[in-house]
Amino acid sequence: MKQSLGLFENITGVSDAAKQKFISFLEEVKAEKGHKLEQEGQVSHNLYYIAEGSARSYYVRDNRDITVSFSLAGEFVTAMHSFITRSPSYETIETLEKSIVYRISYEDLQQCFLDYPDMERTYRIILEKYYIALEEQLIFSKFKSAKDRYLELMENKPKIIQKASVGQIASFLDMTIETLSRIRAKI
Amino acid sequence: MKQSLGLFENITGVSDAAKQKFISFLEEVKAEKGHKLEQEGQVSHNLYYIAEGSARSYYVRDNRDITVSFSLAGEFVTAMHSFITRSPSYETIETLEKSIVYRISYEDLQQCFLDYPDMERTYRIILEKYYIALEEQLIFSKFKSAKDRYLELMENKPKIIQKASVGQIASFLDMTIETLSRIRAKI
DNA sequence: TTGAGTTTTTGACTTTTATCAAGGGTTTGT
DNA sequence: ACAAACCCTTGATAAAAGTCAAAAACTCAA
Repeated sequence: MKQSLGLFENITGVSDAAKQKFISFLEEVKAEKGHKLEQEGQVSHNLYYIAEGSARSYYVRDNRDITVSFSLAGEFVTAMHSFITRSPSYETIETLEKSIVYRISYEDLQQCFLDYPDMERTYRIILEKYYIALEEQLIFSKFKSAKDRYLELMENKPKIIQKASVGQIASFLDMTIETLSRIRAKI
Repeated sequence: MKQSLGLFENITGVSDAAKQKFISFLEEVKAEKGHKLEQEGQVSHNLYYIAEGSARSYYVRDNRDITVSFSLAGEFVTAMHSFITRSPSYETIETLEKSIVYRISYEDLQQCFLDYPDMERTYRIILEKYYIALEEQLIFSKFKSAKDRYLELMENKPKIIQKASVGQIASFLDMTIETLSRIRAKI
């Protein structure tokens, strides 16, 4: 049920007309575990809202798969660089488990912005929140040891520890699988 | 001269009326080297545009001063977390050299957004660019050695190498002063 | 259920970077 | 010009994390 997805639950300042328009553009995607929402090499055409489940963004470098971010239910995700610049993505986004996501295309989103400035404002405010979250992640990575980075993840996104593999978590935390395994052994 | 600051040079899609309004809010600040634009512990009230010179954002942790970012002429800078959330800043922003910056207050910027949706769109687009730049920085930091991180900085922001001290650069690149010194010795 | 394939853990060793300490330059104020 | 303070470099050593290799544990399909 599109209406019940909870997307606008914590969002104020958007007119009902704008909400309706936005929701009318949404397309539901039911994805099995490991389903690729966006693929490396292709332009990312959609912004996703995760209603249920979780996802992982990663790219491949020197045959190694490196996790850039994990996204949980209630969050938005896309291959930002590609989505914004309309150029091929260097990252792939896949579900970590059976998930329900809603997507809106780039064009439809822009249309919403043209029709409803209040929708553009909301998008802007969400983007600001994502920006400072990213900034915090960068600052955090600067002065924490491998162990502290793992403890922080356990604290903030414990669900990830359950859903993702050691390799996926290790690359996200910027350490080897072995190091992560040893850290876990000591806790 | 406010009109000649080049702020809107590469920006299209903003009406002249919006530009005029924005410019009318700008306040010029001529700062000597080391002048603090924003202070840790206080709410960051302004968004800055660097017309001439450069700046550094940093915070203090365990008595060490850790550089978060360097900003050059033509770029915007603020203590984003504080500016957005209206809570005290954990970072300080200071000029790296004699600089000319223009600032607009949070309130005036919001007023611009209310009056001119095209201005809000432009802000949103700039924010998106800053977001992907930050994302790239995070990805980059994930898989590069200390030496590669330094070479990358030399490539992308050579001016920083001249203007900032070894300590400031080292903390930005997430390594000790000694490691950076040894890297420089070998190039 | 079994066994092939995969993922995770463990061990020995190496590399990278941090830490501590000392020395050499620069800058700055008197 | 001189000394104090600061900044940068260099060296010795230590700690953290990476690499390589093999064993153990788990997964899943025949």
